[in-house]
Amino acid sequence: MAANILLVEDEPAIQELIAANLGRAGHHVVRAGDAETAQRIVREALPDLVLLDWMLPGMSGIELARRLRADERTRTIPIIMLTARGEEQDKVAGLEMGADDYITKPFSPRELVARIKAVLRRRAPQATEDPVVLGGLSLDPATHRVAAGERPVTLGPTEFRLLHFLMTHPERVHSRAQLLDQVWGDHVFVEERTVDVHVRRLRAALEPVGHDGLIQTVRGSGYRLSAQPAVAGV
Amino acid sequence: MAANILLVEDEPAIQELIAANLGRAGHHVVRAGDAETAQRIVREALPDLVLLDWMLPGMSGIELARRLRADERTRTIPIIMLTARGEEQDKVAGLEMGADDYITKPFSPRELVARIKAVLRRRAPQATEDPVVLGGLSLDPATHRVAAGERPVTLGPTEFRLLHFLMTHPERVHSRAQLLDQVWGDHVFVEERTVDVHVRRLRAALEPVGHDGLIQTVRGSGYRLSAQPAVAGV
DNA sequence: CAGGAAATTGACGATTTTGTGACAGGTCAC
DNA sequence: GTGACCTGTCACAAAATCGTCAATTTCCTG
Repeated sequence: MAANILLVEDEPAIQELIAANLGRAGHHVVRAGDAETAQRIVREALPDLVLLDWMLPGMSGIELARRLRADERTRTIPIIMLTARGEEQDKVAGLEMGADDYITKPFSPRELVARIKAVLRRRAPQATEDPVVLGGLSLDPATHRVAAGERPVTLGPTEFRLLHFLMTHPERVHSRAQLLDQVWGDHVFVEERTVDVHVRRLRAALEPVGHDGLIQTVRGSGYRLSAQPAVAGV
Repeated sequence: MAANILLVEDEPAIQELIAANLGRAGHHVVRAGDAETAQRIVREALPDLVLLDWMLPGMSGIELARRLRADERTRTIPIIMLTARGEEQDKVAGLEMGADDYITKPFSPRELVARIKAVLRRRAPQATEDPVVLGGLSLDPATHRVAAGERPVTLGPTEFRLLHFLMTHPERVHSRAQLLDQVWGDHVFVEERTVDVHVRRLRAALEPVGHDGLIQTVRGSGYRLSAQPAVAGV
C-alpha cells in the first residue's frame, strides 16, 4: 500500500502539490528537479515507482526512461509519466519506452493516486497463499480462515498475520524486534511490548480450542510456536 | 492458457497470418472482418479477449471499443488494439477508451502471443455462461436471473456481476482492489469504498430471501462469499 | 529466600475500518 | 422530454481493532 515514490518534476509548485497529495495518501516521496539527479537517486534508493514529468530541463524524461529500462537493476521499476494535454506523440513514445501508464495534466489528485495504486498492484508479487497446517491447527490465507480441527477461530488482522508468520516459521525463537519487522513491517514505530499483548490475544483465542502451549515464551529472547510441548527439563 | 480470442481485422492476409499464429499458440480464434460483425459475435460468444484492428471499414475500432465498454456484459473483456506505425493519436485515444494494451504493426508473432498472455494473466478466467448454484441461491448468466429457491431476486447490473464473480469464486477473500479489477475492470478508476456500497446493496437484496450471512466481511482484507457461517456460535 | 528483571494481564482511549443513508448525475426506454 | 433506474461519492454513525500503560505475576540469580 504505502510505497517509496520518486517524483521527477522541475516545476516547484507542481512538485509541491503532487508531493503533498502523495504524502497524504501514505506514500513516501523523494523529489528530483532534473533527470540527472533522478537517475542518481533511482540508482541509490531503488524506489518502488517513478513519477516522471516528460518536460524536463537538460535530459528529457524520455531519455531517463530509456536509461532506466536499459539498466538491469532499474528495469522493473514502474514508471508513470506526467504529460501536458496535447503532447500525444510523447505519450506514445513513452509507452513504447516502457512507461507503465501516463496521466495528463491537469489531473485530479485522486486519479493520480488511483493510477499509482493500480500500477503497483500489477507489480506486486502474489503473497504466499498456501494453507498452513500444523499440529491440528490450520490457517488458510486465501479464505482467511483459521480452524482448530473443526472449530473455527476468530482473529483480528494483526493476530492473523502474527499467527501466519509463526506457523510458517515454527520451532524457532523470534525476538520481539523480528516479529515487529515481519508482522508489522519494518517501518512501523510501535513499542516492543505490543508484541506481548498480541501474543496474549492470540493465546486467548487459541486456548478455548485446546491449543494451549502452542506459543511458548522464551524468557529473554522472544516467542516460539511449536507443536512440541514446552519441556521443563530433559 | 488457451483462450477464446476474437480477431477483428479487415485485411484477409493479415487476418490469416495472425489467426495461424494464435492457433499455433493454442488459442481458439474467431474472426470478424468489420466492427458490426465483431459486435454481434462478442455479444454471442463472449470471448476472453478481443484483438482489434483500429482501421476498419464502417464503424471504427475506437467506436467498437467504446460500445464494448459501455455494455455491462462485455465491459470487462480485455481489448488489445492493433495499430499501424504512425497512428499515434489513435493509440492514445484507444488507451483512453479502455483498451488494455496496444501493439504496433508490424509485430512478431512471439510478441503478440506474449502480450496476450500478459493481459490474460491480469485477469481471472472469464466467468462462464453456466448457471451457478450455491447454497440455495442460483444465478444464471444466460437469462440474467437470480433466484433464492423459488423467489426471484432483483439486482442491478453491477450487483449482478459482483454476485456472479463472488459465486464463481466462493470461500476466497477478495480485496476491494481485486473486486474492482475483476468486476469493474482494471481500467476503471473508482473509489475502493464503492465496493462497500455495492456489497451493501447486494446484501440488502439478498436478505429478504433469507441469505443473510452469505457475504461476509473480513476486516482489513475484503469480502468473502461463503455458504459456511463466518463464526460458529457457541 | 529476596531482589529485580521479564512477562502477563486487564483496562482504556485513540485510531482505523466498515455500515448506512442521502444525493447529484447519467442512461435508457417510453 | 421525462420518469424510472443505476452509479459513484460523500459524510456520518457504528464497530472493531490497536497500541499503551500500570498493576501483577512469574521466573531467574545470587
